[in-house]
Amino acid sequence: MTLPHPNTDQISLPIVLGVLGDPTRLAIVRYLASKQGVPLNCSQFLDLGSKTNLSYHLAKLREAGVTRAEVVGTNRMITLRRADLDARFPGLLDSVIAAAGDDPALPAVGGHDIEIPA
Amino acid sequence: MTLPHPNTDQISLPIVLGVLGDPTRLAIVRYLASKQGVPLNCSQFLDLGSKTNLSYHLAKLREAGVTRAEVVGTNRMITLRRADLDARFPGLLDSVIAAAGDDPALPAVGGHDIEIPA
DNA sequence: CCAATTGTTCAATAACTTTTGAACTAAGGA
DNA sequence: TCCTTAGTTCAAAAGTTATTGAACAATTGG
Repeated sequence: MTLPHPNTDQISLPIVLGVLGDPTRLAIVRYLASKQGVPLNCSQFLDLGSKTNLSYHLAKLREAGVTRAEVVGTNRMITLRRADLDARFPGLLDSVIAAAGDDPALPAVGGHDIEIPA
Repeated sequence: MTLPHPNTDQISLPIVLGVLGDPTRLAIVRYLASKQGVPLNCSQFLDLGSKTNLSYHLAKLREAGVTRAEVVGTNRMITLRRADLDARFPGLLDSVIAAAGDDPALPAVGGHDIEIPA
């Protein structure tokens, strides 16, 4: 059971920008970036909205090609598609993350350290 | 009569990204960038939409802090706020322009039309 | 098997965005 | 003054996106 993701060459600039133009999704991306590639599951973003709402925003990010979601048991392990985005739009993700990094207007994720079964 | 613009420190990352997440506005920004700072008036974008519609999109860009519009007679001379955006979000505008520069899916101004093989 | 956990899907609604035409203002020239 | 040019504003229609709760699946552990 794998989820649909666009190929690198199918990632569209206006769609990526539109998807990142939402404070909740930008906060998700910032938090993923702060975790340096460690995969996170949905529940770790619950500070940013309801479970249903996060499912919606995470699907938008995945369908735009910004994140990758891998099914592991009952979890979806989510990572940023850093290399793919950098190949497609060099420097874009880095500058967005840097700009989001010190933006106090964005919602923040509190630290949840939950162990994911293997 | 001057038009309202946000100060550099009032420019918001999600608003800028949201505004750029529209093919017409991205095409406007790309065309402004290709003109290397030479101010353009509204009518020069008529390939991208009706006069009314361009007025709407250009207002969005101006209110987000992406462009500056200066009133000169009956014209609004429009420029990219390159320095302001670079001060606020280093590298962001450059990477967006570079990515938009070779995107055949974006609408084009002037004779930059896309060739579709038969 | 049963129950808990994780997350999705659906339908409804609320909120926002885009596009349009008609009417308008303001400046400049004949 | 009258006409043209440049662009705005308004209101309506159409389209899109965000948010919610209830119901649903899939997996895992007891």
